[in-house]
Amino acid sequence: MPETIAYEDLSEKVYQSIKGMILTGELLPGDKLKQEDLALRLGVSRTPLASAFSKLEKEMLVELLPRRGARVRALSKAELLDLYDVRIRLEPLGAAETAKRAGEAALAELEATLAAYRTTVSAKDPAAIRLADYQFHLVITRLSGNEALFRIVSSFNIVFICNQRGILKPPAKSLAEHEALAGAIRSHDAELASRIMEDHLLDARARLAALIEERP
Amino acid sequence: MPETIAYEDLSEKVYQSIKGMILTGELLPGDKLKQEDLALRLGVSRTPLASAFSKLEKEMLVELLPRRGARVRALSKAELLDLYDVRIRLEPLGAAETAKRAGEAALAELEATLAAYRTTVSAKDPAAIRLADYQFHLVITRLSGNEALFRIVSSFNIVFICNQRGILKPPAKSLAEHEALAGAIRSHDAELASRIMEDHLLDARARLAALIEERP
DNA sequence: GTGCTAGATTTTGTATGCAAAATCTAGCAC
DNA sequence: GTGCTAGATTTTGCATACAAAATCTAGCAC
Repeated sequence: MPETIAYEDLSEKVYQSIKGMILTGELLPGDKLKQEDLALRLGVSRTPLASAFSKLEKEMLVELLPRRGARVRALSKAELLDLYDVRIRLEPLGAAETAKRAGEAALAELEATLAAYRTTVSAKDPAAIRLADYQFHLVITRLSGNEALFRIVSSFNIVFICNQRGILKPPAKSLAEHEALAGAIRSHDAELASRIMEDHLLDARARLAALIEERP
Repeated sequence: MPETIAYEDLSEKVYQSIKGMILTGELLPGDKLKQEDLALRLGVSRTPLASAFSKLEKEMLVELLPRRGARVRALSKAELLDLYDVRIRLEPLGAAETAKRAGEAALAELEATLAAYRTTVSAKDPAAIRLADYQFHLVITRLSGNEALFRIVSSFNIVFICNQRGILKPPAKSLAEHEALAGAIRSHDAELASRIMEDHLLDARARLAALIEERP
């Protein structure tokens, strides 16, 4: 038997690269993804790009127009709010499950992620805060042990996409909520963890809705 | 400008074909998906298969082992229950939104889908019932107007996958619940529609859990 | 200047070819 | 019989090639 080492496809690497470019803003909504250019830039042929584009399309990051090419998908305000509605349903489930089952290792990981978030907040670096927030939410979802839930939440980049349009909440408030959430998980209070997560997200959604109201 | 007609990729057709084979049971969990065989069978080359496999992997329908090929994914009992937990969170949201916004056309479509379900139940054809149930749930989710929600629910085949392991509920009971749900939507009672959907799914999940208990 | 058309250019989608990896098979030792 | 090894066979992943579609460009009419 060959090594069971996780060999990585070129299409997977390409997918990761393009995803990174979109998430960091190097590629902006509406940008055309030319196969030849990207292939050259990433040092591969056009073949693995097809699979990468398919994956990104499933994640709503890219729009595929047959025979017309691929472009970075732009999410409307309404779509962002819809994504928040989904997030509000799914992440509290993750928080509750994590609170129920988190062991020593899980709590340590949660603590480390929270500490990283604290650091970025005191450093006042918006991009870093956004990334750390993304990771905190994703860690809680992953620690739930519900693989389908984690795949959905991370695949659809729900957390990151929802945060794309600027910071919507004062970091101090967000940090306090994260601290309370981590506390609820530490004391294995699933009900409380779920409620804190829900309130945390409902508040964020309301702020986004208000923002849209004032400049639609 | 060329026609804006929705041209379909070969990779999209191939994806649909393979998905159909999996959903109908023509391809069973664990089956190896050999590129050469499938390509020959579908009358295409191996190139569009790569993209199709990537899409199916994102939907948790196939497992991709780099350099080792693709196989139809087998979902464990625990994963099925996890999927139900996700479903229980998402579909009530769809039901509530649909109840809020459904107009004449939407209600007519819902009615038609429900009528089709009624027919299959009286015909006592399990496969047809399963398909009609799948469509009823999907229609409600789609009519919510939340595209992200619909994409997630349909992409992950949540409804169909959850039903793969036999019929879990007496059709008469399920039909009664569907009727009540349609009624709540017709009277635009979002709260009631959400609750009925949740109960409907909680009951199904409990039956699945019990089934797993007795033969794990 | 605008609007249209035809040809050239670019870009995409797919089939094919090839090298590397995985799997199968046969032979041998025990 | 089992377990191991080496070579043959199959299968995968990627680059390349090519045809068809889309886009760009130049010329011309007005």
